[in-house]
Amino acid sequence: MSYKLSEGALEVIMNGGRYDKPVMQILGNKKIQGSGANERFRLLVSDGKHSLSFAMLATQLNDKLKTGELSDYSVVQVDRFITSIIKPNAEKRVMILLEITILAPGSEVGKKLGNPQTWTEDSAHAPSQAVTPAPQANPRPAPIVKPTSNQQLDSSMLSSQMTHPIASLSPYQNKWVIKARVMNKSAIRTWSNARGEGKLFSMDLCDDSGEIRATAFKNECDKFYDMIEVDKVYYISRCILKPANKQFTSLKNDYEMTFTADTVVSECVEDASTVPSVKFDFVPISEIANRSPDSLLGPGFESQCTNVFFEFQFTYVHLSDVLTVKENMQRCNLHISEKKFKDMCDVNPHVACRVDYGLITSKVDMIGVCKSAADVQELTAKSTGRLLKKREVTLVDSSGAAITLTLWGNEAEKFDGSTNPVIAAKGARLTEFNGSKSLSCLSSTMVRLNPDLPETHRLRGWYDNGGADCDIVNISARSGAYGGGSGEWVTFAEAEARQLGAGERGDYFCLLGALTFTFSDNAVYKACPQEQCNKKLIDQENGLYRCEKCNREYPNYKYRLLLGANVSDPTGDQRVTAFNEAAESILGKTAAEIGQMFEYDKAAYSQLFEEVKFKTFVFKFRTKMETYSDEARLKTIVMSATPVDYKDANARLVKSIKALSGVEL
DNA sequence: CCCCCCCC
Repeated sequence: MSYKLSEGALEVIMNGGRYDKPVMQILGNKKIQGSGANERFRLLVSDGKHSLSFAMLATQLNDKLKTGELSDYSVVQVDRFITSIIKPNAEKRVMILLEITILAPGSEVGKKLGNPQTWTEDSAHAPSQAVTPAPQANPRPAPIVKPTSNQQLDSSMLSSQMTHPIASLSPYQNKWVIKARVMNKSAIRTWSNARGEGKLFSMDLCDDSGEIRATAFKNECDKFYDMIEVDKVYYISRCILKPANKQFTSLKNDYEMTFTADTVVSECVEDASTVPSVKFDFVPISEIANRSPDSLLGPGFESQCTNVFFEFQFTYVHLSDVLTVKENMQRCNLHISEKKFKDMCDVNPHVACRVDYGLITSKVDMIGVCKSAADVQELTAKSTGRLLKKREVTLVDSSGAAITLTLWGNEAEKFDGSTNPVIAAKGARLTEFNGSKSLSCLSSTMVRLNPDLPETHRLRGWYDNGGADCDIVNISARSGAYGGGSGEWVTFAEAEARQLGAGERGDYFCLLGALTFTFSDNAVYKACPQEQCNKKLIDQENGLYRCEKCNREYPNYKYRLLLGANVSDPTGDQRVTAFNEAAESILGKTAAEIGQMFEYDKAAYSQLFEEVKFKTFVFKFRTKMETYSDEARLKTIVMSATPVDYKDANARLVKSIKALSGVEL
C-alpha cells in the first residue's frame, strides 16, 4: 500500500496560500499547555517535502490523539484548517488543523514517508514561492485565511474579507476578525453578589464554521447593546476568549467570548448573505404531542427522541423523586457524589430540595400562527423568590393542532397578539404538566415574529383562508384538576395497548367508567392537622394524637379520605386509589362530613359507599407501573372524577362513530 | 464579572 502525500502543500499554506484538503503525515505530537478544557497539542506534520512543527490540533480533536486514533505516522486528509500569525512582528505563522479524516492509521503506515525537510520561516520568504495551487480533488475552496502578505490583523481589515472562522477561535490567538450573524440577543441583566454588581447582555453568534456565545459587561453592555441587532451580520474583533462553562450553554463551542474595551464591532452590509442564518427544524404541532418532554430516561433514550440535549443544571425535585433520579443517573452513566446525594436526602421530604443532576431537556423548533394571547401574568418563583412575568400564547398550524408557548419577561410584555402574528421558536422547551404538553422559552430559545421564511407565508395563507376557523385539537388543553374536559377519552383496553404507565413519570388519561366497588374500610382517617402534612395520626388514647412525621402530639386532627375502588368500562377494569379531593367528588361529601358519619352514624356511612357503586364518572387517572415484591402492577390514582356531561359524551360518541364508519351522521 | 429559565 502506498500513500500519496500532498507534496509542496505546506509551502503554499505557510505562504498564506490556499490548498484544499491536503494529505499529510503526522510525525509527532507534544502537549504544549493546560489541562482539561485548556489542553492543547502541537503537531509535527509532513507533506513529504517539508515537515512543520508549527502546527496545532484544534482542541475538539484532542480526543483523537488521546485515544490513539491519531498516532504517529498516520496519514490524514486535512479537511479544514487555518493559519494564523501569532507574532505579528516576527511573522510567525502557525497552521491549526480544524477537521481531519484519518486515511491510514500510523500502525499501518509504520514509517516516515519521503524525506521531508524542516520548514523554517526563512523558507517562507524564499523566492521560490510558487504558489501554484496544487491539483484539487475537490474544487470547493477551503475556508482558510486568504493571503495576508505583511498585513497585520487589525481593525483596518474590518472592511476586507479577511475573516476567521468561529470554529478556529481559541484563547491562544488574539489577532482575528470574525464575520458572524447574531442568532440571539439577551435582554440586559443586572447582578449583585458577593463579588460585586454590574450588568451584562449576551448574544449568540454563528458563521458557517460554528457558533459562539459572546457577553458584554458593564461599559461594553452600554456601548454595544443598542447597536447589536438580531439577524444582522457584524465583523467582530478583539474579544477575550475563555473556556465555556458547558453547564450553562448548549452552543457547540468549547469557548466563549467576552467583549473588552478594545473590542471592535462593525456591521457588515455588503455581502452578509454569505453568513448562514439560523436554521429551523420545525416540528408540526400535532407531532409535538408525541415528542418526549423533559424527563429522565433510561439508556438508549437517544434513539427514542430527537432534538434532545443533555444539560447539567440545577433543578428542584421532591425527595420522592430523588431515588428515581439517582437510579436514572446511574443507568445513564451520570454520576453524583455520595455527599451530594446525602445532602439531598437530609432535606425535609416535604420541601423541594435543590439538587444538581443530569436532566434531559427536550427542545423543539416550531412555527405557528398566534391564535390568541393571554394577558401578562406576574408570579413569584417559588425557588428563587423572583418576580416573574409571563404570557401564554396559543399557536396553531395546519396540522390542526394548537399548543401553548410561554414567553417570559420583556418578550412577554412587548408581545402583541392582536394581529395574529406568525411565531417561530427555535429550541423551545417541551414540558408536560398534568398530562398535557406545552412549550416554554428558555433564554437560549430564539423567537422570531413573522420571520421571512417560506413556512411563514404558507401559514399566513392557510390561516387567512379558513385556517383560523378550523377545528383545532389543543395539545396544551388543561384536562387537569377538574377532569374530563377536552382530554381524549381512552378505554382500559386502549390504555393497555398503549402501555400507559410504562414510562418513568407515569401517564395521564381520561376514561368514562363506572365504580364497580368501593372499599369503605379505612376510607376515612384522622390526619395530622398541619396544613402540608397529611400523615395518619396515632391515637394515644389520652385525647392526644401523635404524628410520626412531625414528631409531635396534637389535641386536634382533620379527616382525610383515601378511597380504594374498582372502576370498570366495557373493555376492562382497574383497581384505583382516590385521595382526599378526588374521593370527596366521588362520594359527594366532604371528608369532614364523612368523618362525622363514620364516628356517629355507621349505617349512613356504609350506605354512602353502597350508593355510589355503579355510578358513572369521567375519570382522570395517573397510572404508573410499580413493583411490589417482584410483581409489576399498575398503580392508578384518580386525579379527578366528574359527573358525565352527556352533551359532551354524545359529541364524542358521534365523532368516534363517524371515524369508525366513515358515515356522516 | 452572569449562569436565573421559574407558575399551575
